[in-house]
Amino acid sequence: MTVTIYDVAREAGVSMATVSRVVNNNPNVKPQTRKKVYEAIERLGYRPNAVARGLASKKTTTVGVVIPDISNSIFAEVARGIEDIANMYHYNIILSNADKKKDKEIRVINTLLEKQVDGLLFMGGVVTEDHLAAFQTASIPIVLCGTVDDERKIPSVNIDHEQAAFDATQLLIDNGHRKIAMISGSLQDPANGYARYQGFKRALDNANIPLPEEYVRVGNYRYDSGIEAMNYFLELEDRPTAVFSATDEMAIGAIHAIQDQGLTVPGDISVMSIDNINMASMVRPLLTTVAQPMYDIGAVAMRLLTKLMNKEQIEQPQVVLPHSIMKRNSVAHL
Amino acid sequence: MTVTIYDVAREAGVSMATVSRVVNNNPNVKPQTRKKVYEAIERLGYRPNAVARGLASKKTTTVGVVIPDISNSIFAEVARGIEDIANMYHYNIILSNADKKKDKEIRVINTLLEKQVDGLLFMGGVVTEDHLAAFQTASIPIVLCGTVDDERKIPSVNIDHEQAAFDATQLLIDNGHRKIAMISGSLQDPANGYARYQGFKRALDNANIPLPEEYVRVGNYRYDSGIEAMNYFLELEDRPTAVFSATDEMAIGAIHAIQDQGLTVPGDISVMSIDNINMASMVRPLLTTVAQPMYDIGAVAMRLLTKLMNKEQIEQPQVVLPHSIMKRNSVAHL
DNA sequence: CTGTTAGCGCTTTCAT
DNA sequence: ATGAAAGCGCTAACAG
Repeated sequence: MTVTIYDVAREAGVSMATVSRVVNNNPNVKPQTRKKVYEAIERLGYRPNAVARGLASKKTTTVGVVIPDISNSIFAEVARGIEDIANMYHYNIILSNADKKKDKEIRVINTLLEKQVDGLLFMGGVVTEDHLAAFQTASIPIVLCGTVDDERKIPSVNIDHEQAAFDATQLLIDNGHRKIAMISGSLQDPANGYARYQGFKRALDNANIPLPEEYVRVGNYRYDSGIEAMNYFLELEDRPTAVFSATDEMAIGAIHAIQDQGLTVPGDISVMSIDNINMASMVRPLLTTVAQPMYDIGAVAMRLLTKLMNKEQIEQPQVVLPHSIMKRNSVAHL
Repeated sequence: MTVTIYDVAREAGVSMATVSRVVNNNPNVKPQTRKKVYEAIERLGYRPNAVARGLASKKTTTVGVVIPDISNSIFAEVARGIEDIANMYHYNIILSNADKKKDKEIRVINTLLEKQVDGLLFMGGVVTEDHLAAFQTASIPIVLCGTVDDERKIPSVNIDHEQAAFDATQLLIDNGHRKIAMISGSLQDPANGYARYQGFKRALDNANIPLPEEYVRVGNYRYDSGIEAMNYFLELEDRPTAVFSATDEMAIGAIHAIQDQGLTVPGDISVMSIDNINMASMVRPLLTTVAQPMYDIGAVAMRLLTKLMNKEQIEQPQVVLPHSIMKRNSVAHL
């Protein structure tokens, strides 16, 4: 039924070893022989069996990528960066979605390991003890992208979330705002949550701006929670003049909440955030935000992983990529 | 280094076969023996090698999913449906992004086949002769989701795009509109392009509404092309009172183009489309659209594939799922 | 209920 | 430059 390397060998009048060599581009084959083999392959419609190959060579040229939420465009963009570099180095990737569930993340990691991937990329999400335990059992290199482990022991690629939040807040301050509220992510989340809140706080402290407790609301990163948080701020007696959101999606929710009250952005309230997702330039007003280089995060992480898989020496396993401010139309000078 | 089934067998004092049986939940093992084996597995930290298993059993319990564009939320949602059902039937999935490039689609299909996936799901995109040729070489079942081949030979899951477009247009007509323009997709694309245009045309013909040539613009499904097309309509002497867009994303572009001219939706111009992506409820006004059951398309396609892989008899290999109209705020009565 | 024994399709020494 | 042969780690008859 299926044609094997053995069939090709017979057809071409050579040994399996020779066929294997030509398939793997081993230079030690006479051009003439190579030609014969190619013809036999063509004639028979031979397709190498990657499973058998993986078993024999103990390499699958495949890296596993765990993506916490495939429907989140941030991760999708990071995945594109990963892919492009993976292709460049002739690795295939297995994208595994974990649906924002921790236990599924662990399951997915184990499945990937069973499949004998040569390396693992873990995207976003919190890295818990259980994650660490799962990583521990792996004998392949692992790189985190968009997140870090508490001990900073695992190679990772990130932006400086704290500084990004600081810069965003500073821009608001520079525009004369002193009543600045924040829609934060979970303070349990080290990267997108805690760090961004810290940066916000530092900028305020730095400028001697007080932060009333009611000026901070914790959301879940999504649109609806942005609306909810903003509605809360809107009802405050001393309403903020600017809002900093930990993510673009919540910021867009906030903008709509403001507009739904008949107010305008940035006329009545300025809004700014971090991420620069595609949607940030598909709203009115265009969202001012700190751009996170998502594609690059993926690309650099994958590149780092190839080096690790190749057992190359790494100078700096914790890479931090620069962020940049996208000044658009959602922030006004006071 | 790595612990194999053989190590476990020795540790537990049984044969490889017995270990294999317990790992595969074969009932023919004495509970006591089973326990011994589990303990040995635990002690040694044994993890089955899926590659070896795949080679020996000629099954990988893995299905390949080719996704044309991972950054498109429609496909992401379909993928979620696929995933959930795959998990339910204990299949793993390999998600492979093809970046909207036909040659990459073909490459990805071949890679998946080399990896010996047990089934293949092909999402979106046009199915060309080259695709068919690649499918031909496969000896595993294949299901299309969100697209069809010209001959309707390959099992597939879809909505009735023509009817969906008809229904959308009809809603505009029912609201008193007679000057209706369309932002179409490529007429080369059988599903999202041609079929939707046909449905639009049929509704108009049906109501004896003329369609001036300048009332149809072809876009590329994305936001910017919606803006572009709308700007064209806006400059027409006889401006349409309603616009039907082949996709939500273009519709949102159209809405913003209208608003950017100081006009309102639906006050000045009504907008309606097909898809019901998340963003459709993250704009102002909320977008009226025909909902495509994306999750279900993925789920049903995967379920169909499991049956095919299981060699079950299929009554109807061409599945058409129902669509429904989401009346929101972007269409006004004239 | 358990063990023995062939492979699965390929890579990889080791010879030649 | 090429071939022979020994596995890679596991499953699947087949025996018993």
